[in-house]
Amino acid sequence: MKKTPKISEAEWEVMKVLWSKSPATANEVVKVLSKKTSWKRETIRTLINRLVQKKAVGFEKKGRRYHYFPLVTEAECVKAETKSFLKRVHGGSIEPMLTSFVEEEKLSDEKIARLKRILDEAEAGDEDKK
Amino acid sequence: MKKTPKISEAEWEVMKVLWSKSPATANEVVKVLSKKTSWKRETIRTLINRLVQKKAVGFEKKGRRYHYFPLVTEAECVKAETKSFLKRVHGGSIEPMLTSFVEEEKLSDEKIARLKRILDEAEAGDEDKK
DNA sequence: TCCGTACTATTACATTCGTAACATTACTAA
DNA sequence: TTAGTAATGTTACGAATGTAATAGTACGGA
Repeated sequence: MKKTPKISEAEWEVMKVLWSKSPATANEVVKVLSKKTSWKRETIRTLINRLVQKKAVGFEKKGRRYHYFPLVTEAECVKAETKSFLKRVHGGSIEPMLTSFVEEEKLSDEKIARLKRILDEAEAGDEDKK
Repeated sequence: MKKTPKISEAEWEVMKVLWSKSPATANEVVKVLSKKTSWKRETIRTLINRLVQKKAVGFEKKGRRYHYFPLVTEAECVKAETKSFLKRVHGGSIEPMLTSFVEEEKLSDEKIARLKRILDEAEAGDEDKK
């Protein structure tokens, strides 16, 4: 897997928009993000440009507009970030994190059920391999 | 709970050393980190100083040396980081992260069992409150 | 008592990030 | 065709970060 470029906190917001809908024009991104943040048009445009430089986002010129789209998948980025995060904060182990998360945010029962199902499947997968 | 100062990636390494053993002199920290990283003495000292400025680390003058110790607990910082991480990467939801983690790293059965136990307890806690 | 050495303190500097202003180009409507 | 507007491009600038060099200071040994 190619390594994903390092995406900063603010840039993630832009990526999230593009992952949820792409291609999108700069304006569309601006519109979405203006709802969540107080960033100026220009700020958002800067972020988009940086992502283009980093090759995290590609574009296509459509007439005079640019249509942007992600060049890296969300899954890739999540994976990379998760890994680096866990390494940094927990020495690579997921348990303390789950613990701390569980402690902090009260999880609803359904959520817990879903998490368990995820784990069940992982277990099943292991069985398979064995 | 007081909010923890923002600790950068490199600074985390220093904090981890202090969490595992404190108080410690600058030199002790340097010694430990020299094994893991290729940072120069001075670099590490800079990091320590920044942590002191940020009030993440305190110190006590012991004669000629300074003895440093954490002013924030590991748990606090982990919590804060986990929160900001999840917000950033997953829009605040833990599920995709757990999924991606489970997919990437093959978890051992015991690990899965332990994670499930964590979830069971969370559930029990909820029951309590209800 | 004076020097070297070990510490501590001050300063540096290129990048990245967050945040944006200003400039320019090209379409649209009058 | 011309001016206004919308879109893109260029430049800015301070704070934080990673990475360190250099300068100052005090202690312990000659």
